[in-house]
Amino acid sequence: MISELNKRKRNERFFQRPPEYVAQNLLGDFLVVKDKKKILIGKIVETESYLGLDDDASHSFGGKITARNKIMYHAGGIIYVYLIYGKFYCFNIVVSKKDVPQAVFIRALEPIEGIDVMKRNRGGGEDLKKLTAGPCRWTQAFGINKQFLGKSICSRDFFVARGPLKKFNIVKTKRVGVEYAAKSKDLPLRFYIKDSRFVSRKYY
DNA sequence: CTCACGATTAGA
DNA sequence: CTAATCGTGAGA
Repeated sequence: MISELNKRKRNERFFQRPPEYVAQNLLGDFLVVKDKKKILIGKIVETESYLGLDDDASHSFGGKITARNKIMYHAGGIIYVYLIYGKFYCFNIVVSKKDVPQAVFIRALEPIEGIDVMKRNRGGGEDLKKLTAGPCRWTQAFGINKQFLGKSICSRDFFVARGPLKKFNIVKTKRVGVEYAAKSKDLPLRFYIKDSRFVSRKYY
């Protein structure tokens, strides 16, 4: 299983493309996180793209640079995580070239391997959907925290593998939770696998 | 230094 | 529908 995934590993070049391209092509891919002896695998079923300078829903809107978001100005292929509501971690992959502060937000996964660990990380519960369907649910299940800030997602124990079967339709909708963005809130920058039951919410 | 609030979630 | 919960960002 893991050697097969290694052959399909996404490289930096893939993540240095535009956010709309990366966000859509990540659907159906596998996120792989290995720690000591455990391996966690999830299929990416829902993403959003954040366009940076001209996108008033983006943390880097207008070229803003803060202690929190400065990582977005790096070249694509590393992780931007931030704490929200004092208790959850939001996980983004920085994309595009250096100094172009764009990102892809991973909103939901389908649990594939390491489900026992995911359940433990989330503190029990048998409902698989509640395990990883939601941007801060799956990060909790996978143990994502500040340690992942700036980490390369093209490494030995932390990477994305291209999905072998991509026979699905992609739904495009507006992004979730960005009503504050007067200008960009309704842009179709959210993508999900149409028939996946692990999408955080079907309509919005 | 102060203070309002969030790319959400769980629970009533 | 609302409370939770604290690091972050903007402003004094």
